[in-house]
Amino acid sequence: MEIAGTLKIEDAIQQKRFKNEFHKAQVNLLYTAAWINQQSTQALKPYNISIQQFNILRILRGLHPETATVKLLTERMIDKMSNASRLVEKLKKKGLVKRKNCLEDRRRVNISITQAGLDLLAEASQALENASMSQMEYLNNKEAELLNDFLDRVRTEE
Amino acid sequence: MEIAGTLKIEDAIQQKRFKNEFHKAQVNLLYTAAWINQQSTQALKPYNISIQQFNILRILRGLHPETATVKLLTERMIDKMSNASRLVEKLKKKGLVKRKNCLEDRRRVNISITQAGLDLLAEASQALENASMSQMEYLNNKEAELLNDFLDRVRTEE
DNA sequence: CAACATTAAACGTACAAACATATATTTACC
DNA sequence: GGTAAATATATGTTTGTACGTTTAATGTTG
Repeated sequence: MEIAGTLKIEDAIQQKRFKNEFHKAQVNLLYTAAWINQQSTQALKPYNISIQQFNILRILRGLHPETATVKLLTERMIDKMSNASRLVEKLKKKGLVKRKNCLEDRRRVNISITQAGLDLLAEASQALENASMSQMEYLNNKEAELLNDFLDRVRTEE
Repeated sequence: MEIAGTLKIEDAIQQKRFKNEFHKAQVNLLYTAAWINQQSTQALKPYNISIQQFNILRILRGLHPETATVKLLTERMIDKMSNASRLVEKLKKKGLVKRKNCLEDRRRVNISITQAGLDLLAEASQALENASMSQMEYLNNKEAELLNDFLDRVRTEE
């Protein structure tokens, strides 16, 4: 029997010695990152899509009815890996996106989300929100705003 | 030529429509999580260890000179997967940990970090801090404290 | 104490990611 | 206009992760 509730990072990983709050925040983010990823993966499992596939669908929805290229998807995906091509292939097999060759530049393909993709995305988003967003409600609105600000700043490049 | 600096989450993923701050924070955390993972993986690359291997070493350092079992490692690793056994095997091949059978309970193995492991961990930690902790310094101390508190609460279980 | 359940660790397999390379097309330049 | 450089996408290969199953040892119970 385990008592549920909030685990401070030092208890979660059983390490007390952090140099300072920055160090602790770094570890905490890494830890929470893994946690969030796990939660999200689970939430998406019933829909048979990975977080990355979900992200692609969301990007495509944002553009809809305009189309995206593989390059554009890759740019927006953080995980800058060159697998967007394969992910699109998988989504296409499931009928969630469609792909057609670009006439102006025959190297490109124009990718767009299908109605089935939009439908699945709607459901999957809801599931993700239910699972993960409920966690956010341990914060109040002002705190959520601050968290957004902090995260944005932590990701500062250069 | 790209202008560096802070990217608000809505610009980073080019999506403006969030239901509310909680929804935005959820996406932001997922996004930042991936970002942090990537940064950390890169920072650890010169040392030829993955984040997970790094975590195991850190846990073992925390226990040193006591030993851990695979079960204990698994429990503390968030990624609750049953691969701790294989990770330990890899670390052992590199001479960073050692393993010996437990006499009281022969199912178990007692795992401990070696001096080489401690040395490598010291260097790798430093690299990780330089890379990733420098990011934390876009926050002031009070903000880092708040971030820690928010993250802990977001991870509230149950 | 024999039979069954439980636990600890390791392993098999299937899937996904990371990274480099290949192929096709377009652009740039002498 | 022909050759080289750059770009867009796809693919090959190696490694990592997830998840279930197996093996061995220990606990439990009638």
